[in-house]
Amino acid sequence: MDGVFTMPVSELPKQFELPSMEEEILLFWQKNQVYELVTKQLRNRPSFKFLDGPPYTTGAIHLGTAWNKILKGMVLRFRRMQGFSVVDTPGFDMHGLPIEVHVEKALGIKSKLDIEKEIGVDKFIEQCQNFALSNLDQMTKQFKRLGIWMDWDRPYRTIDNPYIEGTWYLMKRASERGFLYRGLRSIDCCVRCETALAKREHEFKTIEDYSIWVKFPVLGRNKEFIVIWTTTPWTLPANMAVMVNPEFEYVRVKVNDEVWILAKGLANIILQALLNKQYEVIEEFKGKELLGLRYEHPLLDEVPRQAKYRETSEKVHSVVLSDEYVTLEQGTGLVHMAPGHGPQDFEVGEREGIPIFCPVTFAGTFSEEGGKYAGMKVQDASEVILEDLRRKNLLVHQDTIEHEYAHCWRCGSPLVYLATDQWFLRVSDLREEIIKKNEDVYWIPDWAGHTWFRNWVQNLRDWCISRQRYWGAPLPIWKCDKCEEIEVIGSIDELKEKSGKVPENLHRPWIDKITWPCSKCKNTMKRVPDVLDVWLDSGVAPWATRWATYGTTDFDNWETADFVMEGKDQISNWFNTLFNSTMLADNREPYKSVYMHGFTADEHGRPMSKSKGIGVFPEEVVEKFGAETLRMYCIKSTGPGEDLHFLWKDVEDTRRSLSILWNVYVFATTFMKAAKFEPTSHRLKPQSLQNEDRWILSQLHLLIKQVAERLEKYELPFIPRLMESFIVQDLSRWYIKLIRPRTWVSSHDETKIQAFTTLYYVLRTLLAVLAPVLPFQTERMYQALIRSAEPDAPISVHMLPWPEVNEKLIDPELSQEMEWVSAIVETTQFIRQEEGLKLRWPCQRLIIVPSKKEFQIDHFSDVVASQTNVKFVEIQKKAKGELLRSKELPFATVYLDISETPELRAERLSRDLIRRIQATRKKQGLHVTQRIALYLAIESSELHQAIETTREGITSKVGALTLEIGDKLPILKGLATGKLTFAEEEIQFGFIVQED
RNA sequence: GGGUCGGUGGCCUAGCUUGGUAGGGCACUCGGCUGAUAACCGAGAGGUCGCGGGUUCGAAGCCCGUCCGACCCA
Repeated sequence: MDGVFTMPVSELPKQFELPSMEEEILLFWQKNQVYELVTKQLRNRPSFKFLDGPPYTTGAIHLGTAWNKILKGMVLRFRRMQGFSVVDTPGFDMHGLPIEVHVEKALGIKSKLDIEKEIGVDKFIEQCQNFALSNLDQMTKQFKRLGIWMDWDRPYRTIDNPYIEGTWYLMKRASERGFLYRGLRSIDCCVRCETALAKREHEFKTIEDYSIWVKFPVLGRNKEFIVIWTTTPWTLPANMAVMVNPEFEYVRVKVNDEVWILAKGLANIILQALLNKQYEVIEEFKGKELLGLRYEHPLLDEVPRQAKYRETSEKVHSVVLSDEYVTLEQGTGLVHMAPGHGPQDFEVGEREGIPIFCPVTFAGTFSEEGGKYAGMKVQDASEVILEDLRRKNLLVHQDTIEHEYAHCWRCGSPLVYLATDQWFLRVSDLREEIIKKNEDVYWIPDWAGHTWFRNWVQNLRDWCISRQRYWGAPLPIWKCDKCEEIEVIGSIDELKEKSGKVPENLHRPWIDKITWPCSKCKNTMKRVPDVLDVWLDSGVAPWATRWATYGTTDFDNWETADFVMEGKDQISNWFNTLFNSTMLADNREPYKSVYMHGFTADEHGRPMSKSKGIGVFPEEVVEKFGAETLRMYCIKSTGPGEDLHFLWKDVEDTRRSLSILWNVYVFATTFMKAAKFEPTSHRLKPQSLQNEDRWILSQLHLLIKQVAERLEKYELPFIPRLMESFIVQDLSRWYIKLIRPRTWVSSHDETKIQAFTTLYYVLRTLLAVLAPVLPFQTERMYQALIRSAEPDAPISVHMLPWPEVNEKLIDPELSQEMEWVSAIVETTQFIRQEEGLKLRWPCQRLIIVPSKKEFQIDHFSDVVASQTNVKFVEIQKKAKGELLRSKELPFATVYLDISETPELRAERLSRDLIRRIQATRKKQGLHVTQRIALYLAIESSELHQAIETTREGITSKVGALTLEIGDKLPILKGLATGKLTFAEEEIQFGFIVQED
């Protein structure tokens, strides 16, 4: 790429080798600072604000990440060409548990306690940071290799202090506007790791567990009981109510001298099959009739706290109704409910206004509130509880059961559900507003936003933003250690004002040391030691990126993004947290347009996943086929919202179509160079061009127009499809085929210059059109074709403006005509094939009988003649004559005259001969411009005669300076020879190269 | 269990909004071309448009149900 290109045009190498070519282009861009030049020239233009959804920095990028950034990069390139100053700050999501887990493994840490006691939080955080940063470097390299131009030197990173300030800004705004609150939440905990686990981190294992039936005495009744079933005895101390299904049938049965209440459908199984007891049904009724029935808590004496709860509400220790969580699949039809120990129990408890009681700590031991069981591990308490129940004669039956139970994915401990103190953002209040504002957002596909996202928002729940971990943005809430005073800090400046000091690094543990006296009671304000949900990190991107983009933490002046693009998993994640965040902060929507793409999947449509071993790495594709092929493939093969079914075969096909493009430019540069064509000395004058030239210009401008329209609607996959169709069909298969005779070196046709001028214009314009999708190839072709010929052209194809559509050049009639023409040509070739008439053999005439009124091919009858290789094309009302072969088309019937005259015979011979000689030239490795001396040996005088009549045609086509015809070939050193059989006669030929 | 999207020849897919002979690419078979050439072009065969019902003169398309796959929610 270093070479100076000289006029007129320089040739493009024939071999099409993408990976190495791309590496050269990357160096070229870097060396010449092309990205910087492009952004510089756009500096004062109107802005296009793109907001990058940050990929998580756990390791190398996968195919989905590559696809995502490729699509984004394409849009950004288009917008730059359109003259926008593009905000293209890339983002990286760098906090969170997956990185903690990785570091824990690397350091050999087994639990949360180790971090504090063995390693030290400061060391741990440093390791997390280093790991995230090194991954960031690796990912950046990968993105660059894919030809994605973003501001890689200034990415936004969620771990930087100014970014963390951005999260604080949201917390402050939300707090000021009354959206922040503290509350209980049921979370899934690993008590050994002392951490909450997300659903994805649950590992289900089949284990043997308790299976117990317990009877609760009904208040005010003698020897009457409700019977419940559970697998977790340790949750009984926290029992607050019993759920029944209002529509199920229940029974009172007499068992010995007691009355038990249970579901009718389960009574027999339990009483006879399980307990082997005689019983008598006293009464049948619907579950709803049990509503409000109060019972005595079975462990009332052991857990004194329960006695107090009993006084707070009529609903405590009573039967409540639930049609969603009571089934007859197992148990008794009466479900023990401990809102502190289960998400469903929690939900019903909240709904019914029943207190949430959780006497278990994060470490899995009973707290003081656990009464008799205080200090015991929950697992150990189970046996004690069972003993207590047995002693009180409340344990109906004890058994074991094998079932699936969630375990910690890291240490394998069974999970425990605990209601814990957490911090929330009251986004449920924003549902209506978000739905309303979302109406104006442009989504593609439409259903992504106006169905999926809408439905999601309709059920939006409050956002739990606190996490009991280390590697995250610190929760900016300080609490007095005596009174209930709370302060939310919104910025570094505010923190400095309060405490007088700010740590260099805002992360734990340093931030935890910052304290100040409580303004109410003069005790100490200490930070709530939680960190923020990572989704809040990325949710604040609209303003938190401002420091990286504009160098300011002036967060109040954030701007709505013009465009965001992510995968379908982000409906409930980033698309959502963005909207929540901007609404909480400023009651505004975060984005104007959203593109949603799917997942990467294998050929069976199954999503790729590392754990299942289904996966293709982007670098593997790049190595084999080049980034350009991957780009083209990713962009074109999948519609908006749909999954990408990755197939190596299809990638290969994509490369093939790219090689056609490459060949077009090889062709053009080869012949323009050979003809010493100088583009700058010819102007394109559409009016004086040949019809085929005007046709390709029309097709080109139609392409520009359609691409621009698709882009505006973000119908991205259609863009490369349009391009491909133009390249392969219009340009390569048709236009170049048509102009080929005009471009021959020996041709002195005055339309030759017109053909080159048109072709040059088309190829130059096409480079600009293709550049956003194919940044590498177009750059290479631009350097060869344009830069060498136009000294004043910009240094890179990516500095060209987006081509303007010239409506005057778009001629629908010409397009229609050409469609008819190509159908006629195809049909004629079909007739020839059937008749055994090679295309290179001229025929006398072609008769076309129109069947459609509008039909006409006035502009292209010469094209029909040349492409069907006939002497005359006639349009008639009826076809008359001998030896006509016909075929019908929807708009006309085509008749080919298959007779042979002596003149045609001579021509056919010469065409066959020319072809043979050309093939031999090729085999000898002759360049197009090299001339030869040609010798023929012909025995038949008839053929000799025939050759003489076409002498000139032969010599000019094969580049022969001389032609001698005799009985035998001369004996010459270096004579290349060959032979041809025509009409059972043999002709020999030979030639030697003539030096200039 | 609920919601949404997709299900078109062996494979990848267009068409579906606005119903009217199902289009392309790959692979396959046959043929051609040969100054883009380890490329290219043409033709052929191959489709119950997941399945069932309905609306209609007419359904790949619209409506209802159902099966399969994906995603989200529970």
